[in-house]
Amino acid sequence: MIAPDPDLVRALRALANPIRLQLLSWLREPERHFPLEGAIADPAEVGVCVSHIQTKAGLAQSTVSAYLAELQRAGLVQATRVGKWTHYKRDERRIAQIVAALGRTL
Amino acid sequence: MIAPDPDLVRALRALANPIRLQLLSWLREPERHFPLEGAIADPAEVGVCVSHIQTKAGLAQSTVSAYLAELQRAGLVQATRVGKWTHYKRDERRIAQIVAALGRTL
DNA sequence: TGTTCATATCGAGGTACTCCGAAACAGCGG
DNA sequence: CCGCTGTTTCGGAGTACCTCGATATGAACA
Repeated sequence: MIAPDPDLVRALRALANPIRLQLLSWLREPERHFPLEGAIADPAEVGVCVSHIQTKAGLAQSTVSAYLAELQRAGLVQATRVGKWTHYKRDERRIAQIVAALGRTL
Repeated sequence: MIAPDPDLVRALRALANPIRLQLLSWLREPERHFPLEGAIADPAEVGVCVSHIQTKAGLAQSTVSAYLAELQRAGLVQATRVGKWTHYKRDERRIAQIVAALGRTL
């Protein structure tokens, strides 16, 4: 009768949106999906800054920021501030954990 | 720029609810979670009838019925009518496909 | 045919999600 | 310190989700 892992449910809620899923997918290969030229820091190191993601997603900047914050709360991405730019990158370890937990629960 | 698989998103939306996730988890081992005595048919064959699931979930009958219908629309379970009882069972093939698609997209 | 039981569907109240623009916050450069 | 730029947070309008009770359907059985 024990309820399913709340962290898993939170992650699934974050994933249950085509745009958030897309963002996570783009972040798998940042150099493939975002302009290298504009990068203020190594994408593999810190990730991609919000403006690039926003441009590619085509949604309002506030919306993209909120989506990224939700992905972060769900533990799927990590944020790093470099100067005035916030960079988001996937947390591969947590993502793998979540997929494993899904396999266990599901 | 291609959008993520809509079927995957629909499945994730269905999974992004603790109760629906729980139902799916219970259905993994029906004989472990539901009374054998009341079973009108082999759980491994057709699954578990709505009344048993409803009793265990403790929600209104209409709610459980709607949740099961949503899981079915998402392709996660199959329904079989036996007399006046509708039995639901996991669609293991589709579930495996969805997990694979998630691994590919994510 | 009428009744009864299992399930599905409908309608509704409350809550959460989606997305926006406006405003607040935070790092810079002058 | 001021303004500029990137980002976050806030307030709101529309939509979807959660959950229920009431009602409708469908299958069995007297």
